[in-house]
Amino acid sequence: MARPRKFDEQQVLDTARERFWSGGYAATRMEDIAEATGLGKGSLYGAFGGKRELFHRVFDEYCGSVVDAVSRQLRGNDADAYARLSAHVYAMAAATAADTAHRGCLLAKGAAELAEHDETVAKRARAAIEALQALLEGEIAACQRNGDIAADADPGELAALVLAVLRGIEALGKAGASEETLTDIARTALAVLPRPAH
Amino acid sequence: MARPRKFDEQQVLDTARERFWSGGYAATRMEDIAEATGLGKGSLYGAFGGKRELFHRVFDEYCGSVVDAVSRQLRGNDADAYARLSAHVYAMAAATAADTAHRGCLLAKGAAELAEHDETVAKRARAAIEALQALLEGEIAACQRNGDIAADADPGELAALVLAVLRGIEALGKAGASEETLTDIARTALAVLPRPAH
DNA sequence: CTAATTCTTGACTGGTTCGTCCATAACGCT
DNA sequence: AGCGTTATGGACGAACCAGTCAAGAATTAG
Repeated sequence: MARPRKFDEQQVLDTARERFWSGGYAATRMEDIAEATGLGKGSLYGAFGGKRELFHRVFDEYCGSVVDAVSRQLRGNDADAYARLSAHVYAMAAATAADTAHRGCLLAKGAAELAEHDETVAKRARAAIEALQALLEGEIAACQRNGDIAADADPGELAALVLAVLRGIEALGKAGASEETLTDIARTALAVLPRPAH
Repeated sequence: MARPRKFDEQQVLDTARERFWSGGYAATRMEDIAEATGLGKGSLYGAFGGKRELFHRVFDEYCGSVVDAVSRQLRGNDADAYARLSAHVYAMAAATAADTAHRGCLLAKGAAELAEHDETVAKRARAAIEALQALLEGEIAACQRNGDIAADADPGELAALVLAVLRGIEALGKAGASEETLTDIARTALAVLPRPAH
């Protein structure tokens, strides 16, 4: 009954994500996003409300997609749990090293820039971190069931440690650490996880 | 022979650091800093050149002070090396948890916002990280000499792991992790470091 | 005291940016 | 086809902000 949109909302969100990710929130102009998407500013504001709301949408979606991706990587039977965990840690090192532009992770970047003054961003970041922790905890418990990690260790504590290492890899990557260093960290972290006594 | 400055340069740098730290680079206005210091904008520009240069001075100084502080914390004889290392890791967890405003570390925040597009910031962050890594490596080597850490482990690799955990604690703190979680991470990280075989 | 030099103050400029507004376009229902 | 409704696009307004400038103030050498 009314004029339909000419643009795909998801595509606009993707483009906006790229801009916010590269430039940060404050340094990205709405007009950049308008030009990059070919939209007029009126459409942009009409569809998303404003810069802050648009960022919230982007950030929300990004956090969700990160958790989803990890969730998919860590899904499977107990027998392969350790292999999946190992692959996940190495993948983080590789992905961080491959990010030669050092833009890092939008979750970390957005939280660093805005969490202090934006409760919405802070909440969303916290939720994502908690979800990641829970996923890792489940994975470590699976490793324990399969005898790949010492059964007497607290899976929650080990998960928190692994999560810290993963976030640390990301942070060091942004500061310019070499691929070798990052891979070393991944290997060492896996190596120090307590194995069951024979 | 000329009119002397009425302000203390160091005090202005301290105030500027607070502002940049709270608000980030882009969101901090030069006029904020001028008002907070009581200076006129002309004096500010006359003394420091411009916003970017002022931030570089602040960032440089901050990185130096972080490395200095860690260096002081880790200085001492081999017998106390493990105790110092342990105290350092716990101190990071406690300090991060105490930072209820979640402003985190200016090194991480500045690098996240600017390293991608500002080579000076990127270089300085990299140098600071490398210095921290070297300090930790020396400390771990001392622990090994004293028999507190397995002698066959690579001190560089363990140092990189510890550094990743420390940066990870900082990142998780910014995302809202509880003090308990952060302390758990510190304890677990220390617990998994390889001890010498008896 | 005068001159030379550097510092201070705050008004001003030029450019930038968020967000709004409006005339117009596109669509479906009747 | 006509109408109501929603999307479009770009011009516009108002605020903001980095950096400049000029007039005056403080200090010391001579």
